[in-house]
Amino acid sequence: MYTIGQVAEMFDLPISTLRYYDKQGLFPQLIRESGIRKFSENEIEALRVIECLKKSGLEIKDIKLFMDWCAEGPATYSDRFQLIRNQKERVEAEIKQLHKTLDMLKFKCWYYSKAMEDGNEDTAKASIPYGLPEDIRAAYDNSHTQSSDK
Amino acid sequence: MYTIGQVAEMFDLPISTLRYYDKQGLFPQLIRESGIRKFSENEIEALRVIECLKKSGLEIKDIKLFMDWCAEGPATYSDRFQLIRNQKERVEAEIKQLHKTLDMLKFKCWYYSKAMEDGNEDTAKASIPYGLPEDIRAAYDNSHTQSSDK
DNA sequence: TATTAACCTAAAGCTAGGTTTAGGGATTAT
DNA sequence: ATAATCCCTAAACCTAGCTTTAGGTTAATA
Repeated sequence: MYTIGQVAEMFDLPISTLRYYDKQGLFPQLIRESGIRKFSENEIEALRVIECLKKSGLEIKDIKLFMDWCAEGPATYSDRFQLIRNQKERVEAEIKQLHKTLDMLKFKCWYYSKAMEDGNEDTAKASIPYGLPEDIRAAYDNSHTQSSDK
Repeated sequence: MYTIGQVAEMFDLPISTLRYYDKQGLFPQLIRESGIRKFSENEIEALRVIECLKKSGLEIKDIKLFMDWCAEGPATYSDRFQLIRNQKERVEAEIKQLHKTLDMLKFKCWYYSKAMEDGNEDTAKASIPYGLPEDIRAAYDNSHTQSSDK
């Protein structure tokens, strides 16, 4: 059993955040002794799940839903499964999106180092396709090559 | 040259958002004709950059900084380069983080399909290491195996 | 005995990133 | 000429996710 202060330290979270989570219903099984919160292994695991679901982009009110399901027992396994699977897919999509963002940033990185080298953006501007995936390149192709190409 | 409505449609953004961006100073080169905004190729490219930097986690006020640098010419190439490189690193770190989140979700996915199969979490709870990376597993190891192991 | 530390609550406050509202002007279609 | 459709502004409003404030209880220490 841990006090709120101990848990705050374990997870490197402000105490106020833990109280806020509790108020939002994220610890439906939390027990109090004369008003004071007692965090058991159950809440510690809950917090790990909370952090994971938060990173996956789930809102607090939906995390509460999940935690309520956890408190309800085996009848909710399939709800919990589906929620987790949805978040899994969401994260997979997010990773794909971030890879595109990364490609763009890599291109701009190259672009500005070229511009620094040259003292201007002329050559850089002319060399769009460097390492960019098709769909991003497509946007560039028709914005920068109005003269030669069509 | 495009009107705000055309740009909104091109980028699938509400007009109000474009006006908000303008108000925050994200289009320092934007020209108006008798009060009406005229978006040129320059602003279109700016918007592509804005969307990219937003996805990379940059705040509006820092995006404004970048756009101001763009309007200032070659003297700011190295500032721009450094900002982009920082965001690139940030996105790389974010992708790594999301992979960890994904591993956790995959584990929970497996966990709940096992629980559904069994009608309880007993076997699932006992089989922690399934596909989890070391650092996440470590947290589980000492929370679930107090009895057997130490 | 007094003070320090760690807990508690309710409620107000804050930030980012928009969105909505209320009111107005200019151009085009009927 | 009148009605619809764009455009404009300023300012109020909204949401999520906390954080801060103000005031109070309990328990161990000096």
